[in-house]
Amino acid sequence: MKNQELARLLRMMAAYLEMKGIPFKPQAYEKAAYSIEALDEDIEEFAKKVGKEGLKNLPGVGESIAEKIIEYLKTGKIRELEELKKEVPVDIETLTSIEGVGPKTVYKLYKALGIKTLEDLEKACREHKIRRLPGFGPQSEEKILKGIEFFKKGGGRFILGFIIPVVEKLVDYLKSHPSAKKVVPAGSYRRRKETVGDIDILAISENPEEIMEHFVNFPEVEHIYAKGPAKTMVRLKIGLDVDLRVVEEDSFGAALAYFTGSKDHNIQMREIALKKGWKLNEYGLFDEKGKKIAGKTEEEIYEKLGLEWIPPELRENQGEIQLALQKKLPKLIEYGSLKGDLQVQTNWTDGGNSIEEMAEEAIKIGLKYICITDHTKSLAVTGGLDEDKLLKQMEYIDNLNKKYKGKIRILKGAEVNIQKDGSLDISNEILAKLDFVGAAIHTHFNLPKSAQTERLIKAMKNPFVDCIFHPTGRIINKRPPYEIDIDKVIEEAKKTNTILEIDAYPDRLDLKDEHIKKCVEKGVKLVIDSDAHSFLHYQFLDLGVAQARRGFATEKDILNTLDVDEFLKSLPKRRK
DNA sequence: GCCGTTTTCGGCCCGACTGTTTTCAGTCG
Repeated sequence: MKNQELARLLRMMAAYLEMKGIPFKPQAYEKAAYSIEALDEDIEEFAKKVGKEGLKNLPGVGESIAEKIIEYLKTGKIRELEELKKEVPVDIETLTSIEGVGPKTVYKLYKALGIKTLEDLEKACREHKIRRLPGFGPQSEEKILKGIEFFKKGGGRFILGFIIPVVEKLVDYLKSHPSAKKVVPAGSYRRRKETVGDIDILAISENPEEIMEHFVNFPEVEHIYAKGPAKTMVRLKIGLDVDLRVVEEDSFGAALAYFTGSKDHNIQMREIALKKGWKLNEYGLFDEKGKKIAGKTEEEIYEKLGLEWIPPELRENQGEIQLALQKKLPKLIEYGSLKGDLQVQTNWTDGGNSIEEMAEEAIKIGLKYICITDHTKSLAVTGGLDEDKLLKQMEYIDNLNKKYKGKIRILKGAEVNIQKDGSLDISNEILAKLDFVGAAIHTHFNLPKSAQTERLIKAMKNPFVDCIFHPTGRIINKRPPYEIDIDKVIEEAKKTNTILEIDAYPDRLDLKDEHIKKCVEKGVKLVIDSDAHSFLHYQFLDLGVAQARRGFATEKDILNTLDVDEFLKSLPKRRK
């Protein structure tokens, strides 16, 4: 699957064009990269199927980029990018992923100091060479160093949502081998952790050698670390390491449990076995005489140990074992159980698709309602809507609802900007006319903790704010959350009847699982949204469900599992 | 380079913040 790689190249194109100060084009490339990344089909097959003209239907892809896509699929390269790279041979991708470092800075540093890589950059900072350059100072140096540190900490782990397509493709590929009896990915991937370090796949096969041979011939494999009949380790082209283990059918469940982890969860499980005088390992559960009493399935192991089977998403030793012993595990929200999506951006602001396109795709995937939540005016980059435009959009949506009656309901909403002092950039009079109001922080990320917390609380106290969108503001591997007292925020959400969002976009997943758990315990209501900026992004909803499951959430905790009328009636703050 | 509830050509890319400056360039959303 070349989607990710192609998106990377297009982003590099954008960065180089930005570096040169060329206007408009960078955004165009970014947009195209965005939609290719979110495409749930292999771009290669997709291109073959629809041709160049069909490619142009992807949001952000026009004549020129369609040609470049085809060029890349044919040759593995984009000539124009190669030329740009020759001109300024820097690791633009890594360097610009440091917060505060953009293409222009990269260029300046390259010209002045010959900085090409992250190592060069770090060294130059430590040798205080950067502060001497015009336009830079001691603080910029420090900021860059901090950025590098943050980058390194997160580096090496992959964002789950972005690698799912590759892993699924690999699993399908392995399953297609005639000797494959079972193929299941384990590890943090199976637990649906927000980031994964590597992928462990378990298989049952009558012919381990053959399936291992098949595995290393997977087209995305770049390097083979080790190849044997029981365990083979490779690196994929996207940099992800994958281990495949072939295990005996009779101990598959034990191996699956063992390799799914987490480590802490496994230790607890082994202790329970130990107390009974038994032994648990990756081959099975054994009694005092060393006789195997379970191992074929996970279910029988849990059962023999006196526990309910624990869904993988919960296996973090966060209280799930005690609950399973008492047979009191919550019935987690199911995948595919969302009926609506409450954060959807459109081309009225920074989304890639029209309201109609978003609605039609939502119908296709079985959603019963979506809420249009374009940005509001103070977020100027996105062309945020002011009161007038918002009113116009409401009218427009009212008309659309006539057209789509019986198929889908489009709710009128907004992603209102919370200003520095906690006030909103849209008047209450207008907010009152919307079906659903989400408020979010997009500026002033570095207020002191108390001020930031107060700012959010003030927004929650607004009687027309139904929900706080992406409450902590983090971007995984890129930006830490802004400083807030999350416990206080959750408490205040309960007090003010404000819903908190689980933003399902892969690099947001905000709230985090641990926050969700706190909300569930306190009875704070939640919604799961895709934060779609393209109709392709609805696919991320299940990622939000996974996150909710990791937070012990049940269907009743998540309001958009309700039908639209029930949902609107249930809005905790609504005054009707 | 893309796109069309104003347009097939002319808009789009604005505003706040930061760190550096003393008027501004770069970054971010």
